[in-house]
Amino acid sequence: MSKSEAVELPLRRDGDAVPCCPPITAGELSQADAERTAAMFKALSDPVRLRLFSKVASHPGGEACVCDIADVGVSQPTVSHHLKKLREAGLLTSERRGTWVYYRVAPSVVAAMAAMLDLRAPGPRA
Amino acid sequence: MSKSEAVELPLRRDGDAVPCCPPITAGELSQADAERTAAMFKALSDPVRLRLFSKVASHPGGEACVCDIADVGVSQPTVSHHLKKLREAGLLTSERRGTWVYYRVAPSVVAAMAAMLDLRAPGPRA
DNA sequence: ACCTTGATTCGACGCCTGTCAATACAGCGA
DNA sequence: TCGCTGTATTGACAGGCGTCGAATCAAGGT
Repeated sequence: MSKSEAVELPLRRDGDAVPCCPPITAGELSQADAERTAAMFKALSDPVRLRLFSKVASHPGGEACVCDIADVGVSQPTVSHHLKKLREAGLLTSERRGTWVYYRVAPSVVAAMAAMLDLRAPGPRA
Repeated sequence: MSKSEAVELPLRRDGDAVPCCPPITAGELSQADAERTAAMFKALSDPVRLRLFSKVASHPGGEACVCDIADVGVSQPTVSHHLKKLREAGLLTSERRGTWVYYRVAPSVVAAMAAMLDLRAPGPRA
């Protein structure tokens, strides 16, 4: 490979003066911010990807084998393609364990979206 | 016109057993739910649209004239095209007042996304 | 009436994306 | 070693999307 394999996550850790996802409703976004944020939305803008992401996110243990989530109405290669996109967008991570490959939601992803939507509820915001 | 002009908003009012956007991280999405939710993300998956939306959302008074937000680096027809998409996605509403057209964020949009991301209960997962 | 300015629509172009069948790759078991 | 199952990649196709220039519509001012 040499292609982009997992971009910088659109959010920092937490409690940081993040350069990425300033609240969408609380100020104008810069060009760069808009591109990063849009990329995140884009990854979730396909029904198949959304279902895959949802299945992983809601799977007990926080991770799911491809074989567990592949039933979304499209061919196996297409599933693999979408999972790759989600990986490249920084939303999912994958790990091969023996025969199967397991996916899990990348840390801080949901928190990133929360921050971007200006919902300060989640964090221990002091 | 006769085309689709503003779809059903992806969320209900609030505190409703909504048919649309069940928390993305708390269960698998149905085909229909995934399509609706994906459509909302899709509308925001373009940097230009994101900036336009952001500009409207952050504008004092909650509304903005096209002339105020049109400076996003693309031609004016393209701006209009993107605003139309945001309108059709149910994210923005428009109103002509004299010479200018004013846009504002459709009610409950951000709240819809919040609900969908299952924020509100970050720590206490139980 | 006319012209000027703001905004939308039209038509066309190139790029990007979702999809599949076919193929390749990775582990495991016999 | 061979074959089998699970996953990823390749190559190709149709359709969708973002963009623009030009034309059109809408209000106001002169």
